[in-house]
Amino acid sequence: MKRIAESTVRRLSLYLSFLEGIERQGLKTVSSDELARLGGTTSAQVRKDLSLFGSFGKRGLGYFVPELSEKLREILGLGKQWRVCIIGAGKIGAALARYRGFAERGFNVTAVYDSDEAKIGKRWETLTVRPISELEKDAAKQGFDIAVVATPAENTPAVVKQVVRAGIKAILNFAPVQLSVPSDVTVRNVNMAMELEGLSFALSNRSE
Amino acid sequence: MKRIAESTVRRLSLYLSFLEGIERQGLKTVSSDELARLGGTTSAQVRKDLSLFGSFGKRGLGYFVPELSEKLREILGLGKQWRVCIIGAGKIGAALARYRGFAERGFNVTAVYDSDEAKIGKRWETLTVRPISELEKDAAKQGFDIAVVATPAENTPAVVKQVVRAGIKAILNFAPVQLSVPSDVTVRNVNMAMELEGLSFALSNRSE
DNA sequence: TGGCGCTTGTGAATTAGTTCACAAACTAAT
DNA sequence: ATTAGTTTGTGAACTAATTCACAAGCGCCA
Ligand SMILES: NC(=O)c1ccc[n+]([C@@H]2O[C@H](COP(=O)([O-])OP(=O)(O)OC[C@H]3O[C@@H](n4cnc5c(N)ncnc54)[C@H](O)[C@@H]3O)[C@@H](O)[C@H]2O)c1
Ligand SMILES: NC(=O)c1ccc[n+]([C@@H]2O[C@H](COP(=O)([O-])OP(=O)(O)OC[C@H]3O[C@@H](n4cnc5c(N)ncnc54)[C@H](O)[C@@H]3O)[C@@H](O)[C@H]2O)c1
Repeated sequence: MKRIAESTVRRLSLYLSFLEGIERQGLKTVSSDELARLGGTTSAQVRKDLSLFGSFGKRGLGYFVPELSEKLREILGLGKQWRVCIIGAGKIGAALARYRGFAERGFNVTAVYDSDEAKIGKRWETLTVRPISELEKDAAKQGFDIAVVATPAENTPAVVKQVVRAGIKAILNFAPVQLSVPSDVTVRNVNMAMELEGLSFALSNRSE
Repeated sequence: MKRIAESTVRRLSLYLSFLEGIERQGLKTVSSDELARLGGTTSAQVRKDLSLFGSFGKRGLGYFVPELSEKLREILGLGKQWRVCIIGAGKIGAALARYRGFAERGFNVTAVYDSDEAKIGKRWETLTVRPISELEKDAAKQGFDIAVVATPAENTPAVVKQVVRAGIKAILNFAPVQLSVPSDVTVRNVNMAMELEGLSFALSNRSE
């Protein structure tokens, strides 16, 4: 299959969230034009994105909402349940671990790790904070699909080494550092400082 | 000035963070090649990005680290202090309000708002949670440059209307909804579910 | 001063991503 | 059955972003 751009995958995610809203409204079909309007793009873009994976629409009608939702979930790999561990039981880690929205989409937080003796052993709803030193052993036993890394920037490269050694192939990183990982490991960064700087840039350069 | 792509601005942010690390190491100059290596891009990309704003380097030598840092801070609008308010005193709002990293870069959280009576009036370190109904009045008095929106998805469109009415021109949105705002308001979205779906896609489509 | 080694800045070339535009396929109405 | 009205799927055209490639500038040293 040909390479799919990250921007395409982001839009597919977006379309799926729109479809879920449309389904709740009880509509049976939707046109590429309507999805484009919701997503701030063009109908040609929507059709191109979908056509990378097949022909899901009916000419003259549009797309059947439940059918297209299902296809998108399949494409995005959301059919299955993913096992997620959170590394770093701090402020961000706590917010993420307690967030209901992830499990709804099949991302199940099944463990939380920290290096701080004061935090290890603490109960977080159904989870207990575990020592990071056990990560590799636990991963071998129960297997994690995704690691969410929410540790201080300076410790994060070392943490990520452990994550990689534990055989985890996908990382969502919240620390403001650039990670270097083997090519079979996928990283996505959430860098809020960078987003704020983008806003700062926009505010500083308006109307020029 | 010509339009600058968002991807360029993201890279400028990244370069700046590298420069700060390099400065701490005590190095005086850096080449585009070194910055490219750190950022996982090419030296031509680095030079193109910078050349959009001027000629900051010295041939044969590279860039003077403190000088380039300063230039980047200027370009990104980081010379000044920005006033930031957080809307939604929930899990994410709490993590953000207590995060030290923002003030270090000139983003000062000066107020937190919520609609929940139980939360209004609570003290958060130096801040007191204020009723969202006061947002417009407060904004007129003290002025906010940036609003961080961390409210439940269903309430977020209404919240954003209030933010826009309060005259705030930049929004960092954590709710998984697409916002519609006037064209003079800049929005950046942080959508963690979408990032996880990107990882899910990568895990599901490896080696094809 | 001249030559060498290095690195920038930037047009040109290339590659990637988006939009156009239209034939083909479908529905509904008569 | 025919026609009018939609909307898809997709090459072709276009636009944006990245990479190439090299002249020109600079430091250093003999
Ligand atoms: N809090 C925010 O709003 C916010 C915003 C943007 C970015 N971030 C980034 O997210 C990361 C976490 O931020 P935070 O505010 O939650 O910090 P925090 O200090 O509240 O939490 C960090 C946690 O990581 C743990 N830790 C440290 N080293 C570890 C190791 N080697 N192995 C396992 N655990 C370890 C600490 O014990 C602590 O519990 C940081 O990199 C920060 O820059 C946070
Ligand atoms: N917690 C997470 O890790 C996480 C992760 C990804 C996305 N999000 C998103 O971030 C947003 C906030 O999530 P959270 O977990 O912090 O939720 P939360 O329920 O902990 O907090 C939301 C807060 O917003 C307040 N609120 C509701 N309506 C409001 C209004 N009209 N005006 C002002 N305040 C209002 C609530 O009183 C509450 O305090 C949600 O949209 C959620 O989907 C959260």
